[in-house]
Amino acid sequence: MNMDTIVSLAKRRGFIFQSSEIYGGTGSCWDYGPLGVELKNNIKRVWWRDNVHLRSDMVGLDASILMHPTVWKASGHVDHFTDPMVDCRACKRRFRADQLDGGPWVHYCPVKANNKFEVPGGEPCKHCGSRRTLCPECGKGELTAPRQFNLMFKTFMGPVEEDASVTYLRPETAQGIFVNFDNVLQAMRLKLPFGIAQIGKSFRNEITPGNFIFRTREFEQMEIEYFVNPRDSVDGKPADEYWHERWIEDRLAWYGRYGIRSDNVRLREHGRDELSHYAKRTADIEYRFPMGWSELEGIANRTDFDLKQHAKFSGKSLTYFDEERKEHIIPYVIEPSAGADRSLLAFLVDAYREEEVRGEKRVVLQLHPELAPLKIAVLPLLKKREEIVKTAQAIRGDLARRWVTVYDDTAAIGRLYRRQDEVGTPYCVTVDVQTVGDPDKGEAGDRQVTIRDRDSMGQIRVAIGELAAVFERLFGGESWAALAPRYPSPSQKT
RNA sequence: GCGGGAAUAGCUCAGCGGUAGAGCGCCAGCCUUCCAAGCUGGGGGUCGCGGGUUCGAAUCCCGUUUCCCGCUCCA
Repeated sequence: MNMDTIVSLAKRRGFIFQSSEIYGGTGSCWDYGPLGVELKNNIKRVWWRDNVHLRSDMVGLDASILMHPTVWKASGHVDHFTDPMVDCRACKRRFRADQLDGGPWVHYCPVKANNKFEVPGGEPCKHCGSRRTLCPECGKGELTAPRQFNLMFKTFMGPVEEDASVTYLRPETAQGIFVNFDNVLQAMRLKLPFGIAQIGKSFRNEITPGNFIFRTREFEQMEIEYFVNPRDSVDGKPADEYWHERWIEDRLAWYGRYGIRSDNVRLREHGRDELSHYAKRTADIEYRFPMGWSELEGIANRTDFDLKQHAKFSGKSLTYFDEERKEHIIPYVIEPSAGADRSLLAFLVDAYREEEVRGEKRVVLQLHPELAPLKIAVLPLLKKREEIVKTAQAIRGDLARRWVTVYDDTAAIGRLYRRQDEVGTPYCVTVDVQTVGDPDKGEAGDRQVTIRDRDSMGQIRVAIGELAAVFERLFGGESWAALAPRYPSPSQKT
């Protein structure tokens, strides 16, 4: 299983195209094709449903991408969201300038001949007293001057490029939530703990984008800011720590619910040294991508950092009145921040299977039915029989009001099934001669059709009038294995 | 940004100085009563782009862009 297989399938079947491909492509940008946009919308929809609609303590928000520039001063992005890089001229290794002095370094001591050794981080050499000036890895090369660049896209508000109108494309959706904290609190009369969810585009000038849609400069986030009263305690724990645990469990379970195999996800706790400036604790949900374990979602305890910062910079009070204690407090916030594009990639990779069926390779995307871009394909067994085609198209029109349903008659039935398998369509409906009857033989149709299951390739016979009810059950969560035995299987000729 | 690899049809790739190819896919027709069947026909590429060498360049040289793998990253 490698990424190229997925990239190729994604392009060939209309999931993901490279941006501006006819101009040679543009670095790190990707476009979602007809099936890709369905899949992505489905992911966002179930995320929203599960995290907003099904909970009584969550509300939604859609903030603008362009915000007041001071937002990014307050959030720390202008000052901290930079990676000053230096390169070793000898060994070509690259380092972050701000992390150079902390680590141990290789030293060729001029006092002790032939003595190459490692000096602990931040300390001078015991023998000659010199400090590190060369590359810490090879000890030989000079380092280039640090190149300071901010990871935010700078842009200009208004038609004239004046300094006063400089702002940024947001590097995270979170700040849109923090600056609206008080608006939402007032408008919705909320009580802690409660959360605000948002899905939207963010932009980062990544130094090295890559790995298909994994790291791109324009990407979509699905973020939650869950506000808690740090003075409360739940189950003997401070509320922020309790809710942090809860969100970690919930979010991990969410990926499993939509089909990600448990072997392919894991939790990774951040070490103290890698915590962001605002975080008290962070845990990542990682997925085993073709290129290795990588982050799918980060769940951070951001404490009261953001609300405090925005209160300070805006001069507005961003507090919550604790009725019991009769005091104003600044809530702590738990942030489950997921990548929509990364989730999509994980769902795609995880669903991809190659099977052998009758000596032939079958490629099948075993996407969860709720995520599958197409839900049902209606196929005529014979496209020469007008009655079959008419019936199939009528069924498609009927089912399409409720599920994304397509009709295809451009190949033999076997090929049509495989096409649908390759894009993960959970069910196919096939109309045959029995359905409509054979006037030449004076036979009347039985008005039944075949439903074929993607994963098992099993088939059942169902009356046309009963189709919607059967699909209601299948898409409502009833398994094929439970439902199929209650229906006859079609009489097949081989 | 540095090092390494690559760029030819929708996809996978062959061709490596002498008129652009294959398999698969796609489209049309015939055939076909349930799992990538068969037959016939068809569309589709100024060989990433720009220069150079040459009688002649997909092929050799230089530059450039994009992609992939590392360094880095954290949705």
